[in-house]
Amino acid sequence: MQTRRRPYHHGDLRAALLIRAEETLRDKGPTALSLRELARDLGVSHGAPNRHFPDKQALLDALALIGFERLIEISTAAQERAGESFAEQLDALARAFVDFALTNAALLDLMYSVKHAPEASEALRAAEQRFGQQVVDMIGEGQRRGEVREGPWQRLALPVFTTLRGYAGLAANGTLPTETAEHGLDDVIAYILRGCAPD
Amino acid sequence: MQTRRRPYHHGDLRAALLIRAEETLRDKGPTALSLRELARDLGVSHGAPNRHFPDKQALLDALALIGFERLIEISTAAQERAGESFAEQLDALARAFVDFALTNAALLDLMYSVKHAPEASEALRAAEQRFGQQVVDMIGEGQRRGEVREGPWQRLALPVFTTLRGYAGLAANGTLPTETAEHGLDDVIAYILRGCAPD
DNA sequence: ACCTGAACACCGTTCAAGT
DNA sequence: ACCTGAACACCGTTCAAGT
Repeated sequence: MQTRRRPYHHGDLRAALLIRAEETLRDKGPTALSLRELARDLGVSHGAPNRHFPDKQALLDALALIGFERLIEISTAAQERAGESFAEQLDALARAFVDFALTNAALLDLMYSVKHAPEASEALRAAEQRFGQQVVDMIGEGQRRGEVREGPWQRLALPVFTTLRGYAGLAANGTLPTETAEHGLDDVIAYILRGCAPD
Repeated sequence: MQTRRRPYHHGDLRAALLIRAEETLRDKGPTALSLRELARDLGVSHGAPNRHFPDKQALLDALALIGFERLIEISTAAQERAGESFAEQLDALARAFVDFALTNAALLDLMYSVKHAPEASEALRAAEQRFGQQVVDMIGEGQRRGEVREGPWQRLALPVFTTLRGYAGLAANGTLPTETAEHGLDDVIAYILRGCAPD
C-alpha cells in the first residue's frame, strides 16, 4: 500500500493498531488477535504497541470504545433521518442496532463482554451509558407525544433496551433459525410497541 | 486434597478438567483459562488434556454445553415449582435465568459468544435450541390458557426470549445502574406480560 | 486406552538501548 | 517521544515413547 520507506516513527501507530485490530477481529475472530501479529502486519517491532497500550486489554477496551462510538453515530444518524413518531424512531434505532450487530459481530461481543466489566475505563462506561441514554431519550420523547405509556422513563427504557440488545446479540452470533430471522425484527419491533403503548 | 498417590491414569481426567476449567473461568475470567495450567492444577502432564479435547476450543464448547444443560435444568425445575398461570411461569423462568446469569456470568458469555457460532458442535446447538424451546412451550401453553395473545408461537417467543436474554446479559456484566437493577427485573417481567397480553 | 515429556512455533510484557 | 531487539516466562499443539 505504502511505497515510501517507513520512517522510524510510524506516524500514528496507535490509530493503525486499532484499525488493523478491528480487521482481524472481524475476519479471524477474537482468538486470532495478537499484539505481535499486529506489530508484524504494520512493520513495527513487537514491543512498539506497548508504548500506546499498556497491555492487550487496554487495546481491547479502546476497540470496544470505538465500537460504542460508531454505534451511537450510526443510530443517531438513523434516528435523525427517520420520522418523528415513536414508532418510526424505534424502528430506526432497532434497525441501526441490528445492522451494526450483523456487520460488527465480534466487536459487539467485545463491547458487552464481561471481561472488562468491573474495571473498565471511565470512557468506555460513559460511552455505554450514552447509548443507553439514547433509548431513554426516545422513550421520554414518546411520552411527551402521548405515544408511550406514562411512568418513570428508565423503568420502561430498561426493558426496551434489553430487548434490542438481546436481539442484536442473537442476530450477531447467527443462532436465529433462518425462517424466524426473516420477520424476526419486525415481530420484535411490534412487540416493543405493545409493551410501550399507553393503556 | 488427595493424599493417595495419583496413579498413572487419572480416573476421569475429562470431567476433572471441565470442573476445574469452570472454577477458573468463574474466579479469574476467560483470559486466565489455560490448558497447561489446568493440567498443572490436576497434577497431570501438559499434553494429557489433548487426549480428551482435540483443542482448547473443544474444551470451551464442552463448557458451554454444560452451561446450557445446567440452565435448562435450573429453569425447568423453577417452572415446575411455580404455579400454572402464564404470569407465574414467566416469572419463574425469568428469575431462574437471571440467577444463572449472576452466578455464571463468564460462562453465559461463553455460551452465547460468537466464537464458536458458525461451526459449533451439534450437541451445543441442540442444547441452545432446547432452552429456546422452553420459551416457545411456555408461550404455547399461555395461549392455550387464553392468557397470551393469538398468533404463531415463534413470532412471539422470539421477542420474549430476546428480552430475557438481553436482561440476563446486562445483569451478568454488571452494567446496570444499581438503582435500576433494584426493580429492573420486575419492570422487565411486567413489560413482557404487556407484550404478550391478548388485545 | 491413556499419559509423559521433549520439541516447535507461537504468545504478552519488560526494559535497556538506540534514534 | 517513540521505537528496537533481546530476554523472560508463558502459551497450544504435535508426537514419539512409555505404562
